[in-house]
Amino acid sequence: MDVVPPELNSLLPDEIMDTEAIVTDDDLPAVCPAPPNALERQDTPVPMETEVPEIVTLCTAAPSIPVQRTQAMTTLTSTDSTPSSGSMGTQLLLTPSSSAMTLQPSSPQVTGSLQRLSTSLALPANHQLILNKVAASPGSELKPQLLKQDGQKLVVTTLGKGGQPIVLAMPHSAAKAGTLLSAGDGKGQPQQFKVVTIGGRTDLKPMVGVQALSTASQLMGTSQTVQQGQHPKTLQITKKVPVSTAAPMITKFIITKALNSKGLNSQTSLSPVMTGRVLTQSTPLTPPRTISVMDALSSTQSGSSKMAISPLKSPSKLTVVSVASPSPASPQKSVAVPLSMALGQQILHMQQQSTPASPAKAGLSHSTTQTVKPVQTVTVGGVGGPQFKTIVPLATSPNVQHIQVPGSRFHYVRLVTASSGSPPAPTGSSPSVAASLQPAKPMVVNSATVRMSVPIVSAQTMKQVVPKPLTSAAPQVVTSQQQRLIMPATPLPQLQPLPPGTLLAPAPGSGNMGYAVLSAPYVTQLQQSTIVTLASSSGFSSPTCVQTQARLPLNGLSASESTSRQRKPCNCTKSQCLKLYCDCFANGEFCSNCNCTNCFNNLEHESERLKAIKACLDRNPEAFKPKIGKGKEGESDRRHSKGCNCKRSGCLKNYCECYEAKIMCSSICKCVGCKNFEESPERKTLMHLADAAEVRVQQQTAAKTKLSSQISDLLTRTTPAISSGGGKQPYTFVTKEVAEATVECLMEQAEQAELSNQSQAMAERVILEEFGRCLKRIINYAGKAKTDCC
DNA sequence: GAGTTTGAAACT
DNA sequence: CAGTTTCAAACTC
Repeated sequence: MDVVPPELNSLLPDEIMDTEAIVTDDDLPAVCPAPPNALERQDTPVPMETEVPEIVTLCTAAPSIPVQRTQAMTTLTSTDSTPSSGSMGTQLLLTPSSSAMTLQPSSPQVTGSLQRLSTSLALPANHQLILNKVAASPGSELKPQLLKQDGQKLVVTTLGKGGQPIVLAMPHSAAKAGTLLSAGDGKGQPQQFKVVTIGGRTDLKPMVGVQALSTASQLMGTSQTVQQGQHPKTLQITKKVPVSTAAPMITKFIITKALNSKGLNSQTSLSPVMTGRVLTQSTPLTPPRTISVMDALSSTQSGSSKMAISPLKSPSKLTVVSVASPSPASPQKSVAVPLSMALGQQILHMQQQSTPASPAKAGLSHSTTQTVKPVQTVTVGGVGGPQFKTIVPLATSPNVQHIQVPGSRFHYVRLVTASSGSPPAPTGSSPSVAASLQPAKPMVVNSATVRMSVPIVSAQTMKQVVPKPLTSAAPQVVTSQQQRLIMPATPLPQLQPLPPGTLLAPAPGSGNMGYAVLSAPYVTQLQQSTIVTLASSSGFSSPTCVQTQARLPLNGLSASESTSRQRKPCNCTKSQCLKLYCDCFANGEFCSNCNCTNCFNNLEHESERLKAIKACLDRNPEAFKPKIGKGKEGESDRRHSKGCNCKRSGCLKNYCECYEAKIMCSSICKCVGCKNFEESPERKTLMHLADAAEVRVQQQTAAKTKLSSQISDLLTRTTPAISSGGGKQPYTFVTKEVAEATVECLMEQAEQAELSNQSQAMAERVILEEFGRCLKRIINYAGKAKTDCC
């Protein structure tokens, strides 16, 4: 199974993580394996500055089940060594350090997905609690309805100094959506549940909520809440399993929490570990507390799960990482939900090495009996654009090395010899996962050898990006060619000099963080390569996971909007596409399929491009940040960061950036004669016209599609006559049905012409044209049928 | 498609 | 910081 180290969440620098959805430095990283499909269903628009629920979510998400509370669903899946239908094993390990003790739930009744829960609890001295879900016997039946109502609690044990009991509560929703374990208040939020509370004082408010969304029989969710002292941590784990298309999956993850007895860090890190990998985060002063959760799902369940971990430091910030691993052979992917304003860039997300200065020191350890597939972790995102994290399996070509130097605060990424012929990352048995790993379109790998050693942002400077669910129907590991890898490239003395050929550029908007922008070919390379994460200070190798990237909102557009909307090709002629005049460049993208002349916004002119980027940043450090962001406190709507300066357009034409972004002008705009405000009659009129036009277009499209299909269907049904009649003339194909369909087409054209107030002559013309098209179709089909017959 | 208008970006 | 120029997109014909 794959593991995303908690540190990953904090890798992004502030420049690109300027969002509420970002986890603070000492916040726990989160790994969310998520099937692309699960992300697709993210209908919730993501504001530029994401408002993220203060929860940590580890979940397996079924595509059909919407995630309500979290911005993104993270699917966490793993494979079981003995995956068999009907057998389910869920193991939750809370391991402070060493020993563990077994805890049997007071109530044998568990949700269907969580049939039996045997808990092993480490001795309090060790701060280790193991909640082990024993695999159900083959003959056992799932009983999703076992948990009756809200607040049904399962007292597990007491742990920690306070000796507080660990409560496993099954919320009401668990009976339907899946298994929920909530700690403390069983009447928690319907969709956010606190699952396990370990130790801590009774007066502590549970900061971790676990949400499990799953179907009664197929979905399972496990959440854990770990509280200790005055630094409770909340972990929300939501797991959703695809109902039908899901492949056999067993999810196992181990979360190691570093105890912070000193209170140095109020933030407790929970690191999900899949399939036996244990991620440990601990402070130098205290032994780490490890929480491992192993979920064995029935073989009928598809293996994808999401896991979102939200550091509690900032309630408004959420860290979500997706990890999916349906099967051992299947690649694991997760979708990081875009939090802020990424520009469709991709960021290599390196494992962060904990430092003494960092309150939470994380370590990685293997604790699994299952084969863990190494993966490369790629965080996709960028300043001013969609941000997402992609973790690519390491299984195959080791083109990318994820290097972490012990004692170093930085992470390195080395890209080595990406061969053009290197096969893509192996896909798993799970269709959904495999599909998600498939690039949207074949990507050509740059045959040139690329070597790169890039320092990654230090632990303190990194923040977590909230993954955003994919909205596009086609999940993509690497989306458009416009996307880049942004790699923190803060120069450090101990860093290896970048070899010649290394194409690193400060990501637009990265500012001093020193992000490197990698072009799409790099993404491809990374996708097909592996990242080897060396041990952190603890010496453990980092777990890896596969993630699919999600399209992030672009300039305030929702993911769906940004996904559906193709970037317009630029037409630059004089700027060489190296100035902000060029939309491609301004969005931090390479020109592709553009109409520009003398374009330097490409790999061939990387040096010039880097200079241009630097120049832009010199002029305006926020040049590459999204212009459309969230307004001030209390202003729910998006607004232009700088405001427009329109003089003559009345801010009702696309010249106006506010109007173009479909937002109203704000107080910071310096426009003259602005009509782009809420009560503006002109604006309302325009909006109505635009809406009407859009509706009309949709209707026309739908009507044409329907009629065309009808005609085709009718023509198809006449085929037998063709075969029997031999050399029939085209008119013989004009059956009654065909004639009726043709008439419908003509009538539709007439209606459209009438709706659009076209003149009679024009209406007649379009009708005749349609008639001609219908006849042509009939003739063509007749000819084709004749040929086929012969 | 050519020409004009517009406003952001770049420049001074 | 303000004024001017440059630029490319939006718009009009």
